[in-house]
Amino acid sequence: MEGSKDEKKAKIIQLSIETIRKHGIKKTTIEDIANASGMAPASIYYYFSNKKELLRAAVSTIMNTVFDGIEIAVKSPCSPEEKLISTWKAIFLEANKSGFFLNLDMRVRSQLMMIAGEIVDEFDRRHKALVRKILLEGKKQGVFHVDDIEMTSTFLSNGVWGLILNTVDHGKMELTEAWVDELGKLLMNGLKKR
Amino acid sequence: MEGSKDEKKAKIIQLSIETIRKHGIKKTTIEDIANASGMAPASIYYYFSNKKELLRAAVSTIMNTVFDGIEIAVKSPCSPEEKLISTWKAIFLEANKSGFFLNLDMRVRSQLMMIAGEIVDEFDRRHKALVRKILLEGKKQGVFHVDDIEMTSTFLSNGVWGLILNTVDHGKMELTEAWVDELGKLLMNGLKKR
Amino acid sequence: MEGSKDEKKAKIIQLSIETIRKHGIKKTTIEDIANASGMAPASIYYYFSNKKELLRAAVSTIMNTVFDGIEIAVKSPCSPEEKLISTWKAIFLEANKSGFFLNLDMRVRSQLMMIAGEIVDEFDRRHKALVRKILLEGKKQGVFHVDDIEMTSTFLSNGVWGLILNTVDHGKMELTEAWVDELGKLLMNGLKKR
Amino acid sequence: MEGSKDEKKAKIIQLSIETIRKHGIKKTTIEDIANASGMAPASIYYYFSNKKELLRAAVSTIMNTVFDGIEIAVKSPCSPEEKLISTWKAIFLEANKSGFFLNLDMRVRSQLMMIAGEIVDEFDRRHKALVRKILLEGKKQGVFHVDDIEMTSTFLSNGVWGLILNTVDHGKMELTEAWVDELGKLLMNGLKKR
DNA sequence: TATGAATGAGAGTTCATTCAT
DNA sequence: AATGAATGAACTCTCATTCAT
Repeated sequence: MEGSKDEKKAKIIQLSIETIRKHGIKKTTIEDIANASGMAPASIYYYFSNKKELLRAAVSTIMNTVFDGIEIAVKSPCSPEEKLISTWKAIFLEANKSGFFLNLDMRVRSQLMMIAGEIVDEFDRRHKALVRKILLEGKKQGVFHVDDIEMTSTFLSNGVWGLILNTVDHGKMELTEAWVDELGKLLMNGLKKR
Repeated sequence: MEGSKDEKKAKIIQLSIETIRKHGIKKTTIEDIANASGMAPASIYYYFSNKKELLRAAVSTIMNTVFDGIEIAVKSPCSPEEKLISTWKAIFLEANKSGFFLNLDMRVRSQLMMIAGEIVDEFDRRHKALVRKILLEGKKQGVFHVDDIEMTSTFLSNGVWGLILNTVDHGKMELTEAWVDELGKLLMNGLKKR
Repeated sequence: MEGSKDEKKAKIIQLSIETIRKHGIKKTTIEDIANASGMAPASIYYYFSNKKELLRAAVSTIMNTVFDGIEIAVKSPCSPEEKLISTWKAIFLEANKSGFFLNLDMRVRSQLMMIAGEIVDEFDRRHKALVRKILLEGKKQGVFHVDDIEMTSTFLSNGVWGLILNTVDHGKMELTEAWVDELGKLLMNGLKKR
Repeated sequence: MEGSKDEKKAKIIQLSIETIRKHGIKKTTIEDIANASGMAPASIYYYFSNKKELLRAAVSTIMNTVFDGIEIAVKSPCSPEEKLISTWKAIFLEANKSGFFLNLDMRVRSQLMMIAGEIVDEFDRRHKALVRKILLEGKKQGVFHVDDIEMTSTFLSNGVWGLILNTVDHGKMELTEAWVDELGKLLMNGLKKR
């Protein structure tokens, strides 16, 4: 009753993410997650065979949710410039919408990488591929001036990801759309032909 | 004879950093550090009163070394543009020189923040202050176009730090001066007046 | 089935006290207690969050058991003299009955005070209050000659406690009711009007 | 220079005792004692082959000092009653004079017993022998009424020792000569013929 | 004589994990 | 499907003790 096994798993994953966001991965124990789920620690093992598997599931969920948002944003019919900015906005807007990820700062992200490096890497690869596609599109249209496509797409996917998170991380700047717009302007200027 | 206590401490710090770089902070035990130092675990406590103190000393050492390099670079007589790029170069060049810090990626940096947040924050504060000064100088000279000094200096200090580390972190890009030059060009374009 | 958690806790407490009696507090390790309980050291932490808590629980148990015995003895309808002696008898008779406390000598008591001073102090305060009440009763009835109620009740509660334990402590004297009677006679003579 | 080895040993012993009085035996480390002596921990081992030997030397010193005081007091020409009270007074007066032992409460004494039980026992045996002698003297003179010499001398030596220390221990009563006089009166009454 | 430096042997504690029920 | 209870392995830290100098 009260939901299938998969639904329960999803619930545990979500609660895990919330717990991790609050206390960081290192300090999040199976007991913490169990408490949040209103279960006994041992019960978690009915759904996940060990802690690593649970955490990997959590990371995967986060990344997929975020990436879905990005893809939707990019598919809309607009200029390469707008698409690029959408990429960055989507990261946070989707995150907000899903309830995940907001405040999932550099710190947590880094910890997750140790547990689920391939998942994060896979996300980055897909993200970068999208950005590369946009850059090429902009170059073909003559709006972007790009020497080294490879390097630039790395900057604008993984790099900007780092830039945003590290800035937000320091808590000195409220995360707003306006903020992302400013960042976009700065980088767009750099990309645009003169 | 073989060196004073302080020299030994410095050696342990350096070996700690190397060990941390290899295995991450959480998995770096006093025993690991002791092994790397060719000592018994208990002996580490002769030099540092506990693990936290050792790690904080490590962070402090890293940050000071890096900042010293940055300050020297910035003091040289050159244009604001060059100074800004020097800032970023110095982070890595100095790091290389000192043997610390190369590959001290986002992952480790983030973990360290949990242990020595104030030290990292202090570093960021000083770094940002330097960048702000350079930006103002460039604005006065009419070479930079900056709307929001506060936001932009945050981008260009903490943010670029995140950008660089997160890019390097992924190990898909060799860290070279050429690389930093490219990054500089991109951002400079964004800052310059048209 | 085999008993509730609280019963198991009580069992561990009792075994701890026995272990402490044999080896002293300093030398009683969690491992010793675990061994006595037929458990792994880590399992003790399922019942008590740390060693101090376990020891405090032990002290509390001892003191409550003893005090209950004293109170019952004192409530019986008899002369102040008899009540006073009952006080001292109860300490040991109750202790014997409960299985705790026999041979819980000065040595252990003192060590416990460092860990659970307030508990022991609270016991002494209550004990002294009882004695003071008996002394006043005896004075009113004209059987006791007491100049300084405060000092005398201190002697006859905490002091006699020390006297008894320190004598027993030396192991040169078997603890018997006859022994307590003798002690009572000596002190009664001192108190009585001539 | 600056004193023979034995003088230095005596100095270390004295400083040890002071350190123990302040922090208790359990928490007094060789390092603490070394610090108090202005030496390195390793240097202590030039004078004492291990910690236990040092502590035993300390206990021995304390006990001898105290006992010397008692013997002198008892040798003075006076009544058995006065001698008995002198016994108790001497414990503290001598202790005051020597700088040792004041505040060397039940707690510390008990700890010491674990390390140097025979020394304390030897002290108690001699103390008790003295008391027994005084009791016999008083009985012969017809001033004391004693049924069981053995039991009574145990009470009045070890027991009163416990009584005094345990009362003082609680810190609720200032240790004064008047205090010891009161105690004496109470017990004397109990001993005296009616 | 004195000590800086090192260490082994343990202590308390945490936590992912197991298993009978 | 759930869990109370138990545990091994690992970790940080303490301290008496040693030894080359």
